[in-house]
Amino acid sequence: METIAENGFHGSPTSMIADRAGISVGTIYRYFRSKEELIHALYDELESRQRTFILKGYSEDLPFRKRFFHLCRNMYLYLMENPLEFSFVEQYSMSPYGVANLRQKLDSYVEPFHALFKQGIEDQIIKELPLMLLFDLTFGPMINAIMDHNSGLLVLDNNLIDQAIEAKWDAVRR
Amino acid sequence: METIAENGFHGSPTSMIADRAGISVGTIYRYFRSKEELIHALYDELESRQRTFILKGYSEDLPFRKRFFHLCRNMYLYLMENPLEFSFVEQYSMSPYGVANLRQKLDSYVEPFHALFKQGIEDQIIKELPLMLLFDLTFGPMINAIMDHNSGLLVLDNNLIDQAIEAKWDAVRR
DNA sequence: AAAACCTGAGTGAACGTTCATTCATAATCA
DNA sequence: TGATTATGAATGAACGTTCACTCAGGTTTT
Repeated sequence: METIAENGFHGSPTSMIADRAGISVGTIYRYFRSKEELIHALYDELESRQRTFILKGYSEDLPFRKRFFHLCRNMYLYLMENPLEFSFVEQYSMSPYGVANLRQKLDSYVEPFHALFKQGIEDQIIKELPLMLLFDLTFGPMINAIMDHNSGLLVLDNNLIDQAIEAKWDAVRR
Repeated sequence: METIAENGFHGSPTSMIADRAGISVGTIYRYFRSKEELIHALYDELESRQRTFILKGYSEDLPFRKRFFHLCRNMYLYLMENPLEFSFVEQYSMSPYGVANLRQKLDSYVEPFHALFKQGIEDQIIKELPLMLLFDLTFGPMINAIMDHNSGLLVLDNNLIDQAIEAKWDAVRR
């Protein structure tokens, strides 16, 4: 993950990955059929970790707005504390590797948001828009903001994160 | 552009690029010092085209909200009508190529938005947030929505585009 | 208990392929 | 005819993958 996050898929020869992991190239091929399979496996692993973290302390019983804030905040925290994971996952989902896996996205870490928005529309709290668009309104700014943060174009502190979530809330709420 | 948009940087050997362009490999090196230089030059060219298109029919004299909608709508139209350009530019800005060029972004096609937001904050129409965050709130959803559209996960018609812009407007306005 | 044997993870040099780049040659232009 | 431009086979570096080999640990045999 570190190698790929820093150098990209094609700046990360298996030899470099093996070096960084303190093993030899051959060993990779004892555990993975190919470099591609290694990358997919890594992604699945990271996505699962991410999902677990985001749901920490989350309950469907909380008031609606609180739930939205909770999920968003956890997501910000996780992605900001794990910039290498963020970088890897971003690269993955933009690459040919990830595009094939695209639909998985829906059934994975976005899923809690899925349920939330669906109920929100029924309760007339959330704008009546396609779920996909609601995701885009939520995750789009988040991803961009964290990228800006990681490249030093923006300093995200807790206060600013809350303001960002507030703005996203204004975007999706009725 | 077509080759790279469809196959990615590393799925696009110079031989393939030359074939598609109807020239021979060697000719590339008469006009560009390296493949990398070719890619940078292509990006600069596309960004310039994009900027020109977005400013079509735009005037600083229009009412504030109209200006925001105008820029956003033009951007949606342009990116949706030129999916290959979109794909190329997205790949570029996520890659090591683009990350070096990052700061250029600020001085280029985002610039009209820059002026708009700055004035909007002064006039107390727009939330008092860092400009970068306002960009993220605007472009983040746009980019994601168009990606979803291009991969068939969302159908963006004129009506939905307007609703999306409306939502973004809710996010940035006071 | 000692000796012989087996197992399979780990290794890294070697292989075949792919790619960006070069350059001697050919074609075209002015 | 001389200058400019185009060509694509040749080159060498880099890469993913393979595989013959090693050896620590466990199992069986004596």
